[in-house]
Amino acid sequence: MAGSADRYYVTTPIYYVNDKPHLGHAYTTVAADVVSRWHRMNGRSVHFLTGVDEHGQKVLQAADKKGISPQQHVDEMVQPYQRLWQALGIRYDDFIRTTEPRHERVVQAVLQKLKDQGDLYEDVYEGWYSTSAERFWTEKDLVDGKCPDTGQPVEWVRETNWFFRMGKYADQLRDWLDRHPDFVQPESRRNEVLGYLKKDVGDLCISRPASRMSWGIPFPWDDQFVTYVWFDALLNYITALGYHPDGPTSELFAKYWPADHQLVGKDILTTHSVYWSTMLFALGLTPARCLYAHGWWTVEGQKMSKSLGNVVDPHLLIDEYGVDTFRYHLLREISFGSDGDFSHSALMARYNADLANDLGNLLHRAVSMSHKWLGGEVRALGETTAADEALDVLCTRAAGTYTAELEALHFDRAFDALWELIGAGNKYIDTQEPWALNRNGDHARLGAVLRRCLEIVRVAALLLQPVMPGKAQALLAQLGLTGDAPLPLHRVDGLDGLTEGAVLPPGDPVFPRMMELPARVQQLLDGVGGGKGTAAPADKLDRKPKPPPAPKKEPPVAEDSKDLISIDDFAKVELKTGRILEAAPHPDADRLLVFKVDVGEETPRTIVAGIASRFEPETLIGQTVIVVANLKPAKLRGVESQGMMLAAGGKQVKGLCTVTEPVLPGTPVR
RNA sequence: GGCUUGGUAGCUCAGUUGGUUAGAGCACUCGGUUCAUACCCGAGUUGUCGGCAGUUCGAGUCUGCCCCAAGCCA
Repeated sequence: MAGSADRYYVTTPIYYVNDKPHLGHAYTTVAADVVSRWHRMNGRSVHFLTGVDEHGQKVLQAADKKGISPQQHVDEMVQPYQRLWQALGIRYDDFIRTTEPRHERVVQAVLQKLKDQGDLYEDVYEGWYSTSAERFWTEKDLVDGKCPDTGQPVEWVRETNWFFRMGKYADQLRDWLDRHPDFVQPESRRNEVLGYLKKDVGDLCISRPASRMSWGIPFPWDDQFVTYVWFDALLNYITALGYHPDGPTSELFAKYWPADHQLVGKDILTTHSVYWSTMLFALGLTPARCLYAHGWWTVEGQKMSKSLGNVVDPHLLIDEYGVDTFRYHLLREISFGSDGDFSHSALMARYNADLANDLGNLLHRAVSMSHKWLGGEVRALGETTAADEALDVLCTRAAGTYTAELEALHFDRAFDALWELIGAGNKYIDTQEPWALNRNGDHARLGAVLRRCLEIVRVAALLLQPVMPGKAQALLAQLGLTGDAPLPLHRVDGLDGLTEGAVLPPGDPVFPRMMELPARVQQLLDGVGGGKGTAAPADKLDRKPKPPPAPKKEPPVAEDSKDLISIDDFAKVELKTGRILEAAPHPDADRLLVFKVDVGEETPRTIVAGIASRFEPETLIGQTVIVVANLKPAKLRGVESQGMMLAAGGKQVKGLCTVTEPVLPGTPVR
């Protein structure tokens, strides 16, 4: 662990309260929970902060839509987060909401301080403002002088705002990164930040006129302005500790800042590495010891998106697999920092292999033999053989590696190390042949062998407590070790922690083998992809159980009517055939081609299509294609596209949609 | 378009400062064991290490170019 040995401060981002919590939120928060439980268990003072970001445009809009105040709205929206953290067993020390007075007050004090020391200045911004989209556009963005998003008129607005002299601190940040190679992790993300800093770092606009966006923290010296959400939100990491720029240093702040780990998704790396760090410099503070950017999850091979309807509800996973299995899988499946894929069949395969077959079964077979031959009692270790000694050595090494990797947030490697020990335990049974010892009546050695197997499970359970608190406790209970609080880790690396003569309570397997996916999950998978096989095959990793379970597939649940469209909806789309007259590469984009297409109108249309990766432009001239004729024109890299061409494939274009018989350009398609 | 990171067994990935027959887990095949949750243990199969060229006694590992994917920036 970086930093002092007896304290540990970890933060998650504060999640935007307007979004529903999903797999990604759960991931970051579980990681923070595991590492903070770990340090707490090792006797360190730990502070684990999470929370929600409650200001900003979208919150205001959503509240208006519901006809309630923004505060009422966020009071409702925060609940799903708190419920999920409850369900996931998240033991945070503090949960901050940016509408709390303890936060708002300090944000205002910070603004005042920065202004007083000359780090804020007023400047005028002029540009095309779209009231409908509530944002500025540049001249280039506009389509026919109107808002490219909404098609509504825009107005020339001249607006005063406050700016933070971020650029002033850029050199200090470059220097910091230089001297702290581990500040941003993984390394590839650090390179990204370095790349960003190679260019000029501009100043940051940190205000919004209250007239146009009122849901924010008012500027202390001018309530015509509210604070830009990012500036407000980032400060939570210190306001929650009781930081105040003028007041006496709070105990928590003195103790815990700088944070040891600030976990962020890779999408908000720049805001944290650049905005946040320079803000801290301006306040005379130092950044966290480590800013760790983790990756994104796809789901069954597809990007998680609301429109695909494949956003995974963590509650489903908790309900169907159990919270501990879910927590374990999140951290086991991909290395922290990389992107990865969430798939139910992978979860099941992982569960069966690691938890049921290796760990759970190791305990169960040792306990069974103990009951069968030794009266269910823990026996003496006896004299140490060479095989025993090798096991001791391995145990020490595994615990050491596990510790180091987990503290570095390399969860997958930590598990690798531990499972080496578990594997060795299973092999130990094989080579020591306890059944033979029993036959030969060598009960002393039999007891010693089984004892060591139980000890291995004890070590594994102790080490896994932060990851799977409930299951770890269940494992320990089967070893006759009980207690509500996590057991301390001292002497974890020794295979001699059990008490001779202790009784092993009888019990069922802690990780029963999963024979098939839960019915609810199977239904979900059958539904997604609409039977077209677009979802990643669910059987990708299925290790077919030898006696195949009767495959009783439930009929698909009734489709949610929202997902179906009426014939009238379809009729809104005007499809026509078009003949490609010209085709050329886009002047300013590798992936785009620019076409002139005759769709039976007086002049051919310009259509931009993202198919350059699949087709040479010349080869398409003369082709008859299907054109969406009533699509709102859009500028793609500066070229206006008056419609779109249909093509097969997703992100990767596979083929162009055409017709089998010659037809005239402009023929309707339906 | 600029920059960054990847492209290694069917799948997911590891491969330290270039050095002997390229690894792990899962999957697959065969064998063993029988305490156990049809599990465990062992053995084995599969790789032009993205492509081409170069440096070197020797390159997955270094250099150049190219192809592909992802990301950051504009």
